Amino acid sequence: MRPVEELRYLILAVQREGNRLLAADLRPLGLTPSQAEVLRVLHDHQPLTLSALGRLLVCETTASPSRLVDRLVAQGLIQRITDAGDRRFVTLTLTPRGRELERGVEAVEERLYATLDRLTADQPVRETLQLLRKVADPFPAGQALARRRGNDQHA
Amino acid sequence: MRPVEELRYLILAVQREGNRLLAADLRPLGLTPSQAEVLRVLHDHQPLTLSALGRLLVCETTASPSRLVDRLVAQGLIQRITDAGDRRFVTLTLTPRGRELERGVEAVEERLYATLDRLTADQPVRETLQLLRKVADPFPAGQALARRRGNDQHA
DNA sequence: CGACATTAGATGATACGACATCTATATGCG
DNA sequence: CGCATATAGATGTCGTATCATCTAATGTCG
Repeated sequence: MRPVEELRYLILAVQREGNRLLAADLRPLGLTPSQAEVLRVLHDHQPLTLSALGRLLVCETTASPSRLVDRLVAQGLIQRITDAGDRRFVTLTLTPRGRELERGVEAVEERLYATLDRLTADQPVRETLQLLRKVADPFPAGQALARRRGNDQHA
Repeated sequence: MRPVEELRYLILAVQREGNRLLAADLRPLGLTPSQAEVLRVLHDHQPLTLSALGRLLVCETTASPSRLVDRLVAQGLIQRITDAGDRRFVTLTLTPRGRELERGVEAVEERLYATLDRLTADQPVRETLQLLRKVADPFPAGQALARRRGNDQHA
């Protein structure tokens, strides 16, 4: 198996298993990993329109994450208001309960990162980040991440 | 953003964009990336039972990939025969058309790997593989990959 | 032999993720 | 104003992924 082939499958494997761990820890909160990402991004960048949110999400490359937001609105975690000036736009903000759950998400992620720290101890993390940035940068999902790297409140 | 957090999102980003590229190239063949993985694994390891196939797939951690195989059977690419000795088992093999499409998959993957080679030129691939193996190894998807690393026909 | 656990696989349900298409609103330009 | 165009978002469809549950075949041990 040649190196880039193994790289491809390792990335798939790590993504899948990480997602499974995260999903299991989020289940008590009634959230999925994608929903949790929305809450985190809104917490750091609200208010956002739907497409502005989309440009900051890694989990969803498509134009606008309507249905992902739908479920969070249905759960009372996000407020969606049609913009008065331009009725095509929608403004998204966290509700009090949304802010509350967002703190729960931070705690869950903390546990995931502790696990990841343990698994990558004594491993070349810096070099790996450098390679993955190079691969991701030309693509929308990489750009979304770059935007979040750029101006996240809590460094 | 702390290193392991960026690592998590970079892995997600690279997986998603890689999958999109692959899906686009596979569309003319009428295959999805997961279906393509099944054809490749069967080509290298057939005949396999459903659960033995599942143990070699990275794309599907769950017990048995029944429905993934269903669609390939429906397309006439896989033959599924109930084992005569133990009627609980099914034996999977590629049909002639399945073998044909598998060669198409190899060609498509070749292009993806060329792109990946280009994007990772002058990057620390060896170190990255080492880190990702360390992270993936304890989990089912990592084990599946390890099994394929172990005894793939064409190294 | 016969209840019972074990195993392989199938199936139901939910939420993505991607693409294509549709609707509603706003803009530009005659 | 009046119509073409552009833009934001919603919606239909398909194929995963994951979990939970179900069925059928086999093994086991009294």
